[in-house]
Amino acid sequence: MWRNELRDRLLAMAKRRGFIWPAFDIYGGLRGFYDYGPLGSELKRNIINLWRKYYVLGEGFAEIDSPNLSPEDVFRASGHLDKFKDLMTVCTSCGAAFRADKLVKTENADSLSADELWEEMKREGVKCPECGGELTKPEPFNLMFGTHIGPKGKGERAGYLRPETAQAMFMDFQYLYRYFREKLPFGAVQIGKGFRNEISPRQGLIRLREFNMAEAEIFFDPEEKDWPGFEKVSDENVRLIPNTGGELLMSIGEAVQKGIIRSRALSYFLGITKKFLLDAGIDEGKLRFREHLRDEMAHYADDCWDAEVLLSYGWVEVVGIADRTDYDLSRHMEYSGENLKALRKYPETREIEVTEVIPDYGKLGPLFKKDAKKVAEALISLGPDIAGDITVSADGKEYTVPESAYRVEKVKKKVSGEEFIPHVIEPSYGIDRILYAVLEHNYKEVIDDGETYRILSLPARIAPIKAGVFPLMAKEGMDKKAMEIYEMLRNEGINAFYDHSGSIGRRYARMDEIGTPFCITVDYQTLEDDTVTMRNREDKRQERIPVKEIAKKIADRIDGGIL
RNA sequence: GCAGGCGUGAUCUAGUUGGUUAGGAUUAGGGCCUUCCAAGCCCUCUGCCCGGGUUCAAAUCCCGGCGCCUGCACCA
Repeated sequence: MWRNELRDRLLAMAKRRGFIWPAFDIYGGLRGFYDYGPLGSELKRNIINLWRKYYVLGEGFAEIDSPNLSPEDVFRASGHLDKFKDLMTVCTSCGAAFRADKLVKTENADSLSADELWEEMKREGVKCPECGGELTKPEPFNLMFGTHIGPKGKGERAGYLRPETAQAMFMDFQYLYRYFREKLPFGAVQIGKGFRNEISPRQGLIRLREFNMAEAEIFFDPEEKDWPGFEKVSDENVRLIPNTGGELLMSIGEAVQKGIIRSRALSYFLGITKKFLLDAGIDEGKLRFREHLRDEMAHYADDCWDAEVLLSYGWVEVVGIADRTDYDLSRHMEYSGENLKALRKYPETREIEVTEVIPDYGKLGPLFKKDAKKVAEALISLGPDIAGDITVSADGKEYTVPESAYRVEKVKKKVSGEEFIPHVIEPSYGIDRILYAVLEHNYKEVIDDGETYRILSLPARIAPIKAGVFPLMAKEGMDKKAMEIYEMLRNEGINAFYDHSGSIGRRYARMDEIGTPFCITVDYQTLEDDTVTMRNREDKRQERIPVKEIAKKIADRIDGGIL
């Protein structure tokens, strides 16, 4: 386990070198908000691009980009307005705060309103568990940041900063469904900011009030149990902690076969997640997948596995892979009145016979006037097993429909498929947490000659700077030559860094500290034969290569993932 | 939100029975030197978290705020 001093030194380095800075620092800072400095921004971008490589290029999912701020309706439908909050009660004598629903004995206490809960607390005589003092009436604390959209007054609407990027992908379902030419499964992704008004953010990048997330929503037919591409990951070994207890090490395929992971679709994204995290530089020995306990699940989830990484803070969730079933689409259908269903097409259009009740509106109209429509609907809802004069009730009133006002008939219909609400699997990645974990898992200190030497062993593909370019000494044209190479690399799209100050060893050390995988040095021989040395961060070995080949060599190693 | 600990340049730190221009090291920038892994020499920049109070005088004592760490709670 990490000592905190080591973490402190990593964070000091991250601040000093421009990875992470406290936001609003000159005004004293604010908990839960950080700036990414130049290296941090680049690192974040590289991690996100790696994620895109998996989800957009790899899976063929479609990326969308939607507003951070949403009108209230969205969260009424999503459930965040009601559920993404806690009723807090505070002790009047010792000041301790509690979730009020955890203090009462009633079943389903979390579904009670503040008033109901307050009544229940009084009835049970609940006192402060800490000191026995009196508790205040529970007050809701919603974790969403609220604001007003539009000018105060008539045009004003309540709005909230989104606590997750997911909702837009549900709201855009119809567009996406058409974009994918009405074929399931398909996936949509969004990379962006989420906002949560955490009561007490701690632990640096681990709990932020404004954070970066990358989410995918994969829509699929719940009857399609199989998952395309499942074989790609079925041999991946993973450490699993199912909610039935215990810890298991087995392949994805085996876990599905034994029913430990309930769906192939869900398990597929466990496998993809593992591959992505390892590519990003997460240590496999510090990675596990843990299934949520039933009472731990978010309000929208049916099953959920978290990817957790071991950090100096303990095991921390970095990815949540949830089966949201049809919760979101159903809710948005209910609240918006729109049809968010997909069609399960039959191989060919079928002609089926159905027995239907067919009201005779020509008779019903004169009989029931304004109520005719309601009566007809009530009649149809009785189903085809009716005969004779029928009494139906609508809106509390009874109507007698004579036999002559309807008929029951077999009719032929063409049916091309059946409608259903797709289910959704959601892998949700916390980019900031992943970025921090990558730093911790790759930060090393070596004591060399009594001096602490720091190396950040970032995978080459996510390292913010790919190559340092130095003249051995800044004279006799070596500096000029190095500068030329530096510019050449940048023109090739390789983020490089030129440095001629101090000794060559110091410059290597500076690059090692920020995770630069390669260093190019121009020496006297370069002036003769146009070759340079290329040094590898991990083993400090050098090879001599022609200037012409530098860019290609570096590019190859980044894409090939040598490091 | 509560409790405890902490807060001196970018980093580490000296300095608190209140008492001159807050000292050092590292880093960073400039220069000299230097033929590949934090060498050396010279010069230079950056600081008492913020606000209020006590006092002739506050980095030092008191109060509040902010931030960091730990625990509880919360969140995922």
